[in-house]
Amino acid sequence: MTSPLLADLNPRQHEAVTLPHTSALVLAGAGSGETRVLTTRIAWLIATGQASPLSILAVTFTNKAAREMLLRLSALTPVSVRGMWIGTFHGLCNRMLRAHHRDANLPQLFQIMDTADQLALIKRLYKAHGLDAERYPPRELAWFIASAKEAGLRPQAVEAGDPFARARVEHYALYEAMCQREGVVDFAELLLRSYELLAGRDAIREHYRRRFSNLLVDEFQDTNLLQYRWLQLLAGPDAAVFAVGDDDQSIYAFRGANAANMQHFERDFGRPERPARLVKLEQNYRSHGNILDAANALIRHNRSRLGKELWTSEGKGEPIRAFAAPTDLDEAAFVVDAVKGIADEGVPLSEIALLYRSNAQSRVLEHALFNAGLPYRVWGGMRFFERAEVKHALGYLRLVASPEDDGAFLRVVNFPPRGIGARTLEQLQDAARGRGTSLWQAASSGAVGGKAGASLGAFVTLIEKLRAETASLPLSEAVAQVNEGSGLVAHYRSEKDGEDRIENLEELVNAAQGFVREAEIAGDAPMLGDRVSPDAPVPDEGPSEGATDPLTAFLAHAALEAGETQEAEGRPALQLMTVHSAKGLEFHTVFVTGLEEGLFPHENSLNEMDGPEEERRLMYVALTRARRRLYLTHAQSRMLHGQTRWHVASRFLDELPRDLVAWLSPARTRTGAVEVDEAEWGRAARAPAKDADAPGWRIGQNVRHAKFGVGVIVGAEGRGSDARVQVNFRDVGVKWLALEYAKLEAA
DNA sequence: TCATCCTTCGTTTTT
DNA sequence: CGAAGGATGA
Repeated sequence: MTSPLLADLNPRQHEAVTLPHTSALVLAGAGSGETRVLTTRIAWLIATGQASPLSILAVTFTNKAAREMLLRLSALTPVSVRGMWIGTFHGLCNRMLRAHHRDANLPQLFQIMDTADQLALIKRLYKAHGLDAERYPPRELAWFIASAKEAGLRPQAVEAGDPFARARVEHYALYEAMCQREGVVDFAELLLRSYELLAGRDAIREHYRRRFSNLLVDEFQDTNLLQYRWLQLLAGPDAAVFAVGDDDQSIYAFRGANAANMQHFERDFGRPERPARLVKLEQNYRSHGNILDAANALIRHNRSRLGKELWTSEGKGEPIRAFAAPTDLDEAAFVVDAVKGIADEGVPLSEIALLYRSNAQSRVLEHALFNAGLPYRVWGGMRFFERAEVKHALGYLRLVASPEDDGAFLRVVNFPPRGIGARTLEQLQDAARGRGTSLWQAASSGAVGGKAGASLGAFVTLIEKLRAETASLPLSEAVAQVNEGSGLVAHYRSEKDGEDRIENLEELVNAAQGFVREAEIAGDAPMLGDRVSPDAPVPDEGPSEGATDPLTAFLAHAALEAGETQEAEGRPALQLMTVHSAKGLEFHTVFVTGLEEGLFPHENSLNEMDGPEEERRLMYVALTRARRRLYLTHAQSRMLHGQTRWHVASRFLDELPRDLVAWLSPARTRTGAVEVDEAEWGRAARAPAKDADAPGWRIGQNVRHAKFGVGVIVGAEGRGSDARVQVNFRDVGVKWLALEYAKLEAA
């Protein structure tokens, strides 16, 4: 049987797509068509009648990936995607919890907190209980709670030996109680609650196991322990789990991702009668040979790998270009020049990416681009649903939907200002605490008297009015009504630069409209909850399941999908982003900048478990973003935290085969240091080394030591036989050396 | 209640 | 160096 679905698949892709009903791990290299294989697998299962759309659950990490999958799938199959569960882990868990909110012990209209909401809640918690925010920074507690939840641990299960740990566990318990009282959940809670629901309710677990005989997972190397266990619970004995991932692209260990999940896949998802299969996709359709050869050579330096080698049927292409700049400013100037040249060749600016390890590095690049008049777009930063005015509008909507939500109450009770100050709120919070109620209840029952009480009463009346007015309106009109009725629009109109904010409020109305439209097209958008039937242990499944409450669904959507950082502008622009956010993207030309020891690999990672290997994977991701042309640059000195720092070239440059790399800057020594003459040394050399008057040596110079290896002189003191220099060695860090004894040589 | 000063701190980030 | 958040004063 030759289905048009399978045309153009290479043998390995074909094998993966047409595997029999058994669990399989697809080890998919960068640019090997992983998304295509995943979606084609689904389409093939349906086209051949092996699976009903209802039996499909496909899970991704980002909304973008989920949308992409949905889009491709609707192009591949005539069957409607409605009925399939396709979405992010969080989106699917949300959906499940809405359907079983009683069993999950959640209010029907529970609200989802984003990171900022969560932090605000912790701060309120600290205030309410008089906890020490100095000793237990709120951010740290948030991190602690998320880690515990990702390990599947409730407070009583967390081991706490010392008093400090015990205190944090106590705070965790208080946090939980507060969330429960207010009817809010954080991101990790969505997963943990859903996990516990499946673990604790046999009927529900069996229901979903019967239904989902085909589980498909994208970016499997990014799953954390809880997500892995969630999948295990969901996968019944007859289920086939199709997991696609690349251990070499695991770059999110710092937030709990556990690439070792790939190593356990066979053991945990294989069945005696149907052992798990392994398919490797190694043919790359993105990059030219030299780029792949470099990436392969680099990643071979990692020890813990499943093992994989990318190849292409295309030619070798151009050599990789490398450049050593004296300073970060020179590096930026070089990039600007090169970009101009590439643009002159006809490459669109939007096909050129500038990558860096940390966000702070974008500043210098932006500055140079701005001065050169080159349009650019920086990824990362403030996202749409995180903007203050949007959060305020969402706060009103949340309060309308769920009055117990103290976080929402506090956000909007005095915005726009209506004379409800800190003192009043303190009284109100005391009253609410005393009665064990929400702020909303305390306010509406007149717990605070006098003028302040009257202001609160007016606020309560306002919210009730909004609730009544919006109850029967379509979602987008309800949002518009809240924008106006809350006084937000009027407030921003009177503000000097409030136009942008009003525009964003209008954009929120559009977002609501778009959300509803999408939900209608999909028949049942992933974010819209299933019909809730509290009496039946398991709600009906099927195309008829629909949205019960568009407002709550929209609020969940706003929390789960923060939206674009910056709308793409009309004219094409250079793309600036961290290597992390470049994952999954590709460009004609890629610049990887700041390739310096301490920056990339980042100094903080060197002491971490698996840190250096994760940094190398990050570099691997960076290299494999390029289709045709790849530039690698580093600067010998760079402004960091307000002072000039000297760095040796990154070890990753040394790990690339020499014959693949063409150095555009002066000759490079075997060790990776760069020899430049005084004229080219530029700014760095002109800055006089104040106390580095030891003859023959100067700050910034590359040196080699018989035992410590290569490094850069970063400081000096004394003279004559006392002269000492401070050297930052690539491998062993900063050391002071007496020039009289140390056998230093120029490198 | 807001504005301004001052301290602190500095990887990566999606949901 | 520069952003962000807390504290302080008008």
